[in-house]
Amino acid sequence: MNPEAKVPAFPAVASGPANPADRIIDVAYELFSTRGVRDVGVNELIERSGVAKATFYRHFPSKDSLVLAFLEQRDKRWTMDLILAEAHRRGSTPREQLLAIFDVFGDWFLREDFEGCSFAKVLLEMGPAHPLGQASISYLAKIRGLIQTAGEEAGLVRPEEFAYSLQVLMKGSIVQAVEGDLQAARRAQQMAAWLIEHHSS
Amino acid sequence: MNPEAKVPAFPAVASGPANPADRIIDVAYELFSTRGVRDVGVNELIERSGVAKATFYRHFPSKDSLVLAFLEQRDKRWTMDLILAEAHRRGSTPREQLLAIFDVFGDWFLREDFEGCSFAKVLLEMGPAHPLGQASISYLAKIRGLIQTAGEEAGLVRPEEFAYSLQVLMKGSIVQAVEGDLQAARRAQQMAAWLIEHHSS
DNA sequence: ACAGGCGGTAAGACTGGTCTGTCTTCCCCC
DNA sequence: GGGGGAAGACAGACCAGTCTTACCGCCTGT
Repeated sequence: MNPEAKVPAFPAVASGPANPADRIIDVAYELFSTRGVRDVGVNELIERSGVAKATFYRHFPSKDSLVLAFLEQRDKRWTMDLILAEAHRRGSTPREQLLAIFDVFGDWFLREDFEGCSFAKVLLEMGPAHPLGQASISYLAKIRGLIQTAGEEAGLVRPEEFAYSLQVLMKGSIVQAVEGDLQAARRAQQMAAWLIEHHSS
Repeated sequence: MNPEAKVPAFPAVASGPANPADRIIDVAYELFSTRGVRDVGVNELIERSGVAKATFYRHFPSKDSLVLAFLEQRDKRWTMDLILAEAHRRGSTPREQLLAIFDVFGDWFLREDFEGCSFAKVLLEMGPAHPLGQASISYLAKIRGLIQTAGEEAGLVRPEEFAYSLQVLMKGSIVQAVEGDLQAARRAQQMAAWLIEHHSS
């Protein structure tokens, strides 16, 4: 028999969850969000999550399906838990909360692992026709819906138009930040204030 | 000998310039700008430009060097000849010319071959550390310089800050347009008008 | 209560394809 | 005759995805 019997009974590698699928998702989240989905191969994901290849393909029938799961996680962890919850925490009125988005952005831009908006990156990488581009568009539209709701709560007129315009500022500031402009959030916030002003009354 | 002697004396394929290097650049411009640099392989470029592989590598020691040449072409054909010249043509005052940028964008967004800003795409695809990302940042900075100059000619205060902010609007509207928002240019133009207003006197 | 089977997992070989980049061969034209 | 070019074989790396083997723990049926 094998003289070096496998003792572990539990993960030798990957300190995360015991559940293999969750370990894979955690690793994918880290690698995809910092380096992009095209730059990270299945083999690296497998190695980093300490999982067998067959196990990977048991849980995710293709790499694209893992990317879909990643986008879902990104929506949950980034959109909802990071940006939305934090902006909600920082502002006491709906209007303040809308502007606080750009305060949160400002902090986010300074993070070492800041690498831009995964939805926009996947969309630009795969194109709007690809299923993954379509999924990204959906999540971006979901964000726009949240903004529209916030705009309605703030009593703004034409909230849909407002949401579209605010998203222009959000995306623009993100790309600008990737380029290295650390003041991008502040500039966008100033324009957001004018935008809110013009949608008031 | 070869019974089917090569008659051509001139390109069987690729209707463009006789010069192989120029044919390669033309094909690269078309394919890179519509599908992204990562999606187009050297083999396809060679086939489409009717050029031998050795010839390709004689003129461009690596694919990256061709991408660099493409970015230079993009700056020339897109930034200078399409956007800047056209905006200049459409507006009679510096202020109008700045706003006209978004009219040109609006037309550009409607084009069938519209696929976003190559500089931003390469930057997001390769990251700001990669040489190609660096080159993209340079060209984007060059655009910002042009905007700043236009802002100065329009007599705006704090023209540099103005240029940064206007670029947020430009990038944001482009990403939004890729996502499918055909009104992105109009929304950005409205915000640009407010921005100009606040930088006046 | 226990034996056997079965499902989930690790480890990794393997396949078929694609990619960049090199090299060879032949040809044409100067 | 020599240099640029066409055509394409080739090498080496990587990629997604399949398959094999072996191990372990749990559940089930007797």
